[in-house]
Amino acid sequence: MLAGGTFFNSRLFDNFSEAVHRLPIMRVCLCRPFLNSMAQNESPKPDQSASTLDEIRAARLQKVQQLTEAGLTPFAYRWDKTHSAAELQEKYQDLAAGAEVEDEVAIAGRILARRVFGKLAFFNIQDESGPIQLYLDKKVIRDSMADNPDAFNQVKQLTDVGDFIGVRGTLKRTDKGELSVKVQNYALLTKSLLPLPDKWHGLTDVAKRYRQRYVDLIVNPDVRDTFRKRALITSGIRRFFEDRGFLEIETPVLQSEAGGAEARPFTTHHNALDLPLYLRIATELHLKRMVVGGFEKVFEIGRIFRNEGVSTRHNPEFTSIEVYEAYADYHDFMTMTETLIAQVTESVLGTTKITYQDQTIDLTPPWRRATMHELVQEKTGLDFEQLDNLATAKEKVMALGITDLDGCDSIGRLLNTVFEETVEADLIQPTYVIDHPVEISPLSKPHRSKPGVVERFELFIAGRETANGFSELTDPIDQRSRFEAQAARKAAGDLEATGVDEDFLTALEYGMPPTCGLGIGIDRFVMLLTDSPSIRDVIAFPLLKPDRAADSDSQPTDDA
RNA sequence: GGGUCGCUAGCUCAGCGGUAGAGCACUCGGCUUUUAACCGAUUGGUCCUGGGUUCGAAUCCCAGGCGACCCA
Repeated sequence: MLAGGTFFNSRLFDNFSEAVHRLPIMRVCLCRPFLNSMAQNESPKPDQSASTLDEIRAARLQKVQQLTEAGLTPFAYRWDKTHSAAELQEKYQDLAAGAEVEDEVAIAGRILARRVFGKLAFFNIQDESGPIQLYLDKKVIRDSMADNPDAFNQVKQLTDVGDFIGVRGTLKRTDKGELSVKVQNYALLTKSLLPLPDKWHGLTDVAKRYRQRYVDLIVNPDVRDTFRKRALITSGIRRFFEDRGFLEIETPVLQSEAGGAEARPFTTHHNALDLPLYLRIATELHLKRMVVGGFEKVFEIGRIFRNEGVSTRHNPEFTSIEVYEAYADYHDFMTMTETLIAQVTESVLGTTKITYQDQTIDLTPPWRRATMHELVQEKTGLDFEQLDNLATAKEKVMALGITDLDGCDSIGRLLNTVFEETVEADLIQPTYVIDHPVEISPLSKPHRSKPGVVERFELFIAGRETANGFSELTDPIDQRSRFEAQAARKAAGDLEATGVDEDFLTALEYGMPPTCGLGIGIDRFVMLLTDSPSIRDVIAFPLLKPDRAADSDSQPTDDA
């Protein structure tokens, strides 16, 4: 139910092909013939230096071949682990520096750093849980791997930073205090062919970080933490609703009429049916059909698509949750929403007082609830309840210095514009803005006592719309006239307006119980809890323009 | 859509009209307590792309690509 504002008019992507096309910087061909030819024909001699990317790859392919010739498997099949790195760090946190224990453990991970001496080596490896050091002593390995007398030299010479290695051994905290697995035997599990970024500076180029997120994840622990938190947030939200008896419904992404919000949709096409289709811009109308059908508590967490601008707060595909409950109204849902957000925040961060971009925000309920009228009057002194003439109202608004009023063909839209221009950005602490003009709320029920407004709330945190809910319009006749007003705007060229959804009107004519709905932008909520300045920081693979225009062969095609 | 800034070795960056540089990584040699290991020796470049100005362009100018930030 993100039926509220659409903020961007610029449209960088005018067709589906451009929008979905993305390609990785490096496409590494690992097909066997190529691999062999690289190893045999282009590999450097042992004493030859290697420095360009191609040379480094060739050197590593040479090592792949050497491993194979030594009877080892450069791309192994499995490894039995007894612990994660973090489990060992926890279990042996009291082991004193210089002390050893005979407990045998097995771990595996990616090599992040190597410090190699003549007969001793220290590796830092990292698994999903974090880092741990390996202590590789030539004597110990020689004794434990008697069937391969060359094992220590091989781990010195044939492994690189980036490789996956599995080891078995005992625990030792070195004299310098670093918990280490004292390796008895090991196996190289996967040979890495490409060098990792600078071990100290890491990967900072944002375009590369987004395009090659896998590298970003390897070298930037904060990024792993962000996506771990994202998963905790979505599962926490899901648990909240499941615990309250809500059913998760999956509604169609492909639709012949994209409704439920004001947004420009992506278009696509079904070949066999020769059918033009839209990608959904909201899940609202189908979930409400489920309520008509008799489900009283439903929700959907899913991806929606809006063919609009890209910015630090907008990605063309993003994740929303929409929730509908029969017999509830928007007062109930404001209470539920603040409970939900406080509970999820507490469970993920351990507190409801958060810091976002140096702002301290207290998410402890209850939150302020104020009407749009009140907030605008508070900020500007303008009392919209006293304004009933559009021309006069426009004059007063222009006196505030807001001059771009082209789209404001009603007092309601004017109020919304003034709100967006003057109030929105300053709503840092969680605030419910309630009772919106009917003109900007085509799916909300009219206010039970105030004319011209609807029973709706928008939640603002850190100056951004974070959630949107309303008592759902259940009167099919009123709904038809709202749709027709939308259709008129669409016919007049408004690309964000939708047409009349006849089937949805039919559903309403069968009767929908009084219902409240809620929509939350998951990405923006994750931004808030992970202190991320850009939506791209919380989307694992954000949409980017391809960085090589010439790759026409990888453009999506529509062949039947 | 407009403005500002950026793009140089695998990574992080310097150079800003006169032979393309550093650190890390890589390769080779040495080293049994390192953790940005250290010591020594090498190697590595379509300076984002295409034009232009110039005796000479990574550097100045124009156009384009990709990105960041701000504005609409």
